[in-house]
Amino acid sequence: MPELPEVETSRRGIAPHIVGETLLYAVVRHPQLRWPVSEEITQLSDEPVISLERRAKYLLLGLRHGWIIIHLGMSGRLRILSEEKAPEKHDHVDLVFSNGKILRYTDPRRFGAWLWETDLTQSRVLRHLGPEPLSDTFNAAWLMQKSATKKIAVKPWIMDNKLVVGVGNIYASESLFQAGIHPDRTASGLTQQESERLVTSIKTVLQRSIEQGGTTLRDFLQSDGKPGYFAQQLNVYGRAGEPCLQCGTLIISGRHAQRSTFWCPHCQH
DNA sequence: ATCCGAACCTGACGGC
DNA sequence: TGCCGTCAGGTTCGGA
Repeated sequence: MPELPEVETSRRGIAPHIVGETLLYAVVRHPQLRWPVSEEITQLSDEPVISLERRAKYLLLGLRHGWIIIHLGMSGRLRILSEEKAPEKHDHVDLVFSNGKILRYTDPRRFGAWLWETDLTQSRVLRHLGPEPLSDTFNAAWLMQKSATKKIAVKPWIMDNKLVVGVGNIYASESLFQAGIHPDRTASGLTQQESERLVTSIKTVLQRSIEQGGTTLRDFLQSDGKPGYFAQQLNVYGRAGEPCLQCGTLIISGRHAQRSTFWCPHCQH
């Protein structure tokens, strides 16, 4: 479900309800997610919530002595309940707060994760991540340097977390369209100018999607239950057989690394 | 080192 | 109605 804009949208929606409140306790109904839910989380009680941050597609809930690291996987979702409500089949984790609010985690496919970490720099899942896409350290020079030896197609390459984090399957296709770059292009073959266009496109596509509350394709909802509105601005993703909004040529779909890719054969070279 | 495919899991949908 | 194959917004792991 979630790429970076959807995770950031969730963070912004949830933070005002829980930061500064006290976490009373956690309820873990189904600990078998991607990895077992960390035992420490089950044992937390009366913990002030200091912060709710984001790194890549991970949410980081800051407590006094450590962090709850949350990943939504493919189908995870977080929402705030104002009062107790009977859990349904895929409601695996609740955090209950002093103001009566409940943060409820729902994840049918259970590819998500709830991990405890006292030192984020030691985290197995965070340690090897590349730069944030919206930071200055992700720039054309970095892209060219990292791509120099890479024969991989550019589409799966920009989804590699060691190059840049947060670019998932939707925004990879959208960014390449905006940059006018064909998804099959070899990473090492990008010119300086193309690298600059690609970096700029990734940043603007993600930034615009955050401003729209993310992309709702089937089930993504913001923490208040509203959908994200960026789907209306998708140029290629999910539009195979439909006309390109720029030139009218029919949009093509294919696959890279077992993920579907969409592009315009006329606008992208 | 690099790259690709399989794996984790459930649900929705289309075809027969 | 039911069964089967395919697809789905992510990430890690193992083998070539």
